[in-house]
Amino acid sequence: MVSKEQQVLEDYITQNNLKVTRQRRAVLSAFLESEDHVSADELYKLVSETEPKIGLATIYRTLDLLTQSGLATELDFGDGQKRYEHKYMHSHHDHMICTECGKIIEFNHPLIEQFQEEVAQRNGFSITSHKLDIFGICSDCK
Amino acid sequence: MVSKEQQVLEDYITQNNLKVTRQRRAVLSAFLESEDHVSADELYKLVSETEPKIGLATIYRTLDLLTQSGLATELDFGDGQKRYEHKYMHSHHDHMICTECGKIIEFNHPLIEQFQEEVAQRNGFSITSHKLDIFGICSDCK
DNA sequence: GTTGCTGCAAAGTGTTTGCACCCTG
DNA sequence: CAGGGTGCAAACACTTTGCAGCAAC
Repeated sequence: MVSKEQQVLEDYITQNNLKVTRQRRAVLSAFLESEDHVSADELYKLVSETEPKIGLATIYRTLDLLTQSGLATELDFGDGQKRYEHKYMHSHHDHMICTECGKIIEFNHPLIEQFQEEVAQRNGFSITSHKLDIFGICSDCK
Repeated sequence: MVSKEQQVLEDYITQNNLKVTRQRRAVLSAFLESEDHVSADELYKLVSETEPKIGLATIYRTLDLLTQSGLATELDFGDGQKRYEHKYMHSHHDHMICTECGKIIEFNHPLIEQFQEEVAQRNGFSITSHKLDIFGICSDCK
């Protein structure tokens, strides 16, 4: 059985004269099964379970590939490491990060988006992307 | 002449049994004269003009001091280095970053803030801080 | 069989830390 | 003159790169 995501990745690979390898499949499948917002290191540990000889460098290289093919998005919550989010079939949203337990709540508020567009226009600015991170304490940690 | 900011820093230093040094004054004054959103390295180059023997480590240590004393805020635009913003007498705002020329426009939209609070409450989340960065192309770069 | 991919180790980046000497209070 | 501060170099954490052998097409 071939997932849609696997198809997306292999299409991207084929179109760019790259190669489908065991390692790339392993990274993709671990990525899809992982909690969202994995770090390279977390993913490395996951993939190592099925692919013990894999190197961290391959994880980074494959994460770049996933990002380029549109399956992942790079995130940076300012904690010194990049995190990667499932992008395919996952619509835009922002993040609320609990500074106690690290939990991440995703949300989207159309009016916030709309007012951003308004502010941008007022400044003659064309938005290509944005990120809104809210830091605080979640209900479990109060 | 002693600026308000210098007073704030020296008060903080005194209250914590630390010491006022030539280097700390130099870093503060370069920080105040710098463009907002300086990186440690940029500040290092600036301070080096008047204090040629200063080390990068002192810049970092002093930037921590400025942050703790409430004169600076740490920022991270996800480009791999921290930036520091003038905080004293500078009210909350968000950033619009031109990905062509690097220009940063600051803005504030009360309704965006208000809707953030609303979303947070709906999720039982208490906000301690937030950051909204909008990336795009500014009017000069179109 | 060509060309891209992998694992490994080394190099890079931005930041932090240990230490002997120096200076402020 | 005690205790914190400094410059320097080494250590750090995360990420990227060079390379020789390997595997996909």
